[in-house]
Amino acid sequence: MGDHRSARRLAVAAETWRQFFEFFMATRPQRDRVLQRLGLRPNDARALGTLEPKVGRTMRSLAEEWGCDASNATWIVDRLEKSGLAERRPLPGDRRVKLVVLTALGTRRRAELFRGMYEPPPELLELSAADLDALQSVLRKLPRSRPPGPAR
Amino acid sequence: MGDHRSARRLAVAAETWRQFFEFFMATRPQRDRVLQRLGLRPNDARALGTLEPKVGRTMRSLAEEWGCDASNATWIVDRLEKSGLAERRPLPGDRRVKLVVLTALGTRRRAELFRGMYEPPPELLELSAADLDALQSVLRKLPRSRPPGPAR
DNA sequence: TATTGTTATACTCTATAACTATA
DNA sequence: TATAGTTATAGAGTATAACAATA
Repeated sequence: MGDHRSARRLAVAAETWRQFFEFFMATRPQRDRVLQRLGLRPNDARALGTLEPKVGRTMRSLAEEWGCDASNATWIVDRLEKSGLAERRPLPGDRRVKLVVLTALGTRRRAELFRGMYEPPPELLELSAADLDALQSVLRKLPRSRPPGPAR
Repeated sequence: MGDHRSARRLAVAAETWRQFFEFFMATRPQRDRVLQRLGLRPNDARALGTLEPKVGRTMRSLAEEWGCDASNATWIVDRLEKSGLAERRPLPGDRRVKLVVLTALGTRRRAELFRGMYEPPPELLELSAADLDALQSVLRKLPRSRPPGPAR
């Protein structure tokens, strides 16, 4: 009995997600241009998104958040240091661990990156005020994730 | 006059887009698992998304669609051929051009990929029927892009 | 002994330049 | 000459294994 409703609900959710997904894909070129303009590789962008200003992060916690190997994190942070966006600092208590923190330049780039990534695509601005409000009201009920990294 | 309404509208759009963006980011791990399960690299996934069953595509048109260099397209299609997902065929009229087409295996993998990528995240299923309908109704008014490629 | 981080190595992905073969 | 595609090469991004230093 609830069977039919359930199947129908699933179908609506599937179709809705497909539209969501495809709209996001359609806006990819806009984001690519932002990265190009800022001279950031996708990787650097993800790193800048993760590193919050003034908050030091251990290599280990970064690797975990990025879902990559620790050796990969070493390479990524090396690049960040070479381009002056972040630096490694010692942790007073434990001489094994290093804290990665944004430089002043990295903090500025991060702000620019967020501004660019959050720039609404023009199609969104063409929606009616009612549609926009409806969209926002539903989205508010969904969970979120901060960093504007590469999202395959 | 329209000034205030305009600024407010822009702010709503920006906030809405931020929520949209962050929800999509939050669902990335789910898509990563799909690729892992199918044994596909992000690259292969994009290629499978582009190649429609039975439709031959020239190397040049693929490079253009992927926004990459022709030599890169060569490498990507080489990989596809090695893993048996696609093959190159001659074009009768012009002996310079090659047509890339999905194999039977590639066609199956492509279908599995789409099924996985379009699998709605669980949070979407937890929305009320009214919210889901509202969401779909607005999304229907936005433009879309087919292929489920990597979307940074 | 266990943990933090790095180095060595190999494979994936990307672009630039030089090249082959058709047209 | 111009176009379709490839090869050679270099650099970006990733993981595995072996390692050094510290706990």
